[in-house]
Amino acid sequence: MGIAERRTRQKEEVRTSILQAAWQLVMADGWQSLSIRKIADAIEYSVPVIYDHFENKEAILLEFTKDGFSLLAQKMEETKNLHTAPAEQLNAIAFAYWDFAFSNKEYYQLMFGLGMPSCDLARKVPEIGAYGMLVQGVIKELIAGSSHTDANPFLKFHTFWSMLHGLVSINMMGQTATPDEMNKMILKDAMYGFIKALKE
Amino acid sequence: MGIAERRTRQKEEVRTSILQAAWQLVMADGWQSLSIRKIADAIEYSVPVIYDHFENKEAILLEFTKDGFSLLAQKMEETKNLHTAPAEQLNAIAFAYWDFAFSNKEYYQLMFGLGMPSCDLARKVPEIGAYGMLVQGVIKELIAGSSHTDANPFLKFHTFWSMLHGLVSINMMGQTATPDEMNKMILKDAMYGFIKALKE
DNA sequence: CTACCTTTGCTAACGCTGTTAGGTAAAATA
DNA sequence: TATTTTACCTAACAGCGTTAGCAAAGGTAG
Repeated sequence: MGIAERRTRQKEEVRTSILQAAWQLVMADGWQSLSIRKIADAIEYSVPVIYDHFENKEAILLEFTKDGFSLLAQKMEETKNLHTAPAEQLNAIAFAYWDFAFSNKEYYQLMFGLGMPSCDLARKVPEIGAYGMLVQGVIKELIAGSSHTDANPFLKFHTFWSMLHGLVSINMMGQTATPDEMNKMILKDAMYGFIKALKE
Repeated sequence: MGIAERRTRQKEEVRTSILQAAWQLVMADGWQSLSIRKIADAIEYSVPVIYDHFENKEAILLEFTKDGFSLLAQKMEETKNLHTAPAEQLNAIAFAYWDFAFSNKEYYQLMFGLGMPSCDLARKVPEIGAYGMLVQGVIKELIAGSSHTDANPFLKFHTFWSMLHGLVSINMMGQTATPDEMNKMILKDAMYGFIKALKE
């Protein structure tokens, strides 16, 4: 009585083909333009069939999000095992993280909900410049009064901004994951280290 | 012949009312649920009128993005002027940035294209845990071998992750703004400072 | 072999989205 | 007063996620 088995197997095949087709579409046109109808078209089934395998569109995206984090964890693991000293491991992990993000842009954008970049935001929004110049001014002063006056203020500014934006956006998506007080401590900790390194 | 003046004034009024209505809708239901039809309904005009004032929906959002960056720059300026020492200025700016982001969540999400967090991602995607544990393990080792064994590894991990994610996402949206080599230098710089602070 | 039931998959629709073509009526100009 | 410009609307197009309802096929039982 392998009938039931064959049926579940066939069902699994359709499910897989949905995910494959979806991924192909995402790679081709970005996940913002992914639609249920396009997937249905690609797998040569009608639209409602997809809802027999996934509750809704979000469930399909969630599947890829999970895959993304799995892949990231795997890369991190591999990278760690290439070194022995913790300091080297951590450094290598940082670069591997960077590589992962840009080698798997679609994954990364899905994982962290990065939407509508509309490409060149910087040119369309010159107001960014004002904020950037201001902070860089402060950093320049700080460098001037330190022992290593050769530090690049533009570079330091981007580090500064990245830390801040990273903290904020991870906090915004995580929401209830970590309490607010904890995150203020992280901010404090990060700033203490950054400014100390700049001053001395 | 103030007719032309009155007309441009009236046109300006409609434009303003579009932006006001849009902002009200964004504050009420988030900018993801903002629609041209809802705006038209709110200002008591038909839909095509909106296209006489804005090329498309994105142009309306871009307007708010600009406002957001202006407001941010203003806050930064004010904060800076409250202090004299650069180190204190920079520290205050960091906290003001944080405050800005969470006091103006809608602005911040618009400015940095943070879409669809679907609230509790952490619970829906347990795969995040694997990656987190791995990196925390490395950090723990690093702390154990340092002079300040009282450092909080969870806290340090979040700082680490924030720096990385910030770097990546600002780079992804900026795109052509800064060359890739420069950004790798920023990454290197940030990691050097972070790991040094952990080690010693 | 026939009758029944379950599963599978479809068509067609609902209500929403951004965007635009085309027409009408009012206002300004000659 | 006649003409042209402007303001504004209705209605549609093409797309979206999602679902109700039906037809046909597959498997089961008498």
